[in-house]
Amino acid sequence: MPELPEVQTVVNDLIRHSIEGKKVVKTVVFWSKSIAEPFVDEFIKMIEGQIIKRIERRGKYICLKMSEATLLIHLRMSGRLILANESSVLSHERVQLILDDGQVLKFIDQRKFGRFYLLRDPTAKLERLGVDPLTAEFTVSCLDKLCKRKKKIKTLLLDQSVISGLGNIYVDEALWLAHIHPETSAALLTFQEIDALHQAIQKILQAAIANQGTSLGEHTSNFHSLNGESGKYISRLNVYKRQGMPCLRCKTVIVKMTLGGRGTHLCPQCQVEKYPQHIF
DNA sequence: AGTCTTGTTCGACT
DNA sequence: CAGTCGAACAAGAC
Repeated sequence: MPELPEVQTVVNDLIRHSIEGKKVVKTVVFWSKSIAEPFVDEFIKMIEGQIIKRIERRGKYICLKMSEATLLIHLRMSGRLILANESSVLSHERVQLILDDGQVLKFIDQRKFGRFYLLRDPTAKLERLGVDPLTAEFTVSCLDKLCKRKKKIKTLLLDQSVISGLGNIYVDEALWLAHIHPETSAALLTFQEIDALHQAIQKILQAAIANQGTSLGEHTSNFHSLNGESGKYISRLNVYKRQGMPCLRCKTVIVKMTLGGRGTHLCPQCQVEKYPQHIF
């Protein structure tokens, strides 16, 4: 499922294929729920004729700034973008934007959870996102301030209104690297642990982007970049989907548990939970 | 054939 | 308000 590194990979690919400056000449919507805002007929009317001015990432959103509106795309679980030369319809294809140079930007989404938002002013939507962990704003003291609450650290890191871009894979990886148990209350972390976590988050995200993200399988519903390539970070995963296998630091068997309804992987030896003192 | 899994958002409950 | 829990979304694996 696309998280920050996968979304950044798609954005980098879109820029590399220079779709900036291209005009949307026609739009076809095959699954109307893929268009979250506005209503489909209004969406089609509004987007046709618009020129793609700039492409960037905001949290897990792909953000296409157009002449008179901004198109936000959230890939959710199985969404993919493909740039093709013709408009014949692929399986699970939900939306296609035909550009003035003949290229077709296709939205493929087996699970149908991905969403397009075409907004005259995206500010309100983007303001709801927390700090981006790859910006200069995300300092150790910034993370320290965000941790001043009782929520479990994993739940906090997954909350997009607190930090935007992390998902299940990279949170498990960062907590393992920082030797922190996912159920630790954020407020109980020492400054040293927060510093380690801050470094772990940045290191892992940068390494994942350098490897074009993580693809958990070769099926089309797994992440692929624009040209269909799989992400190569899977070989670098230390805990995610490694339950039953030895910890790469201490050989203890990695376990999988459920936390906040999410599959959570950890090393029970390296990541020890801290309890409030009153329990003892 | 029903149950579980998967990630995110949102509403409900404590 | 803060935190947790479950539903809903959709399809595939088992």
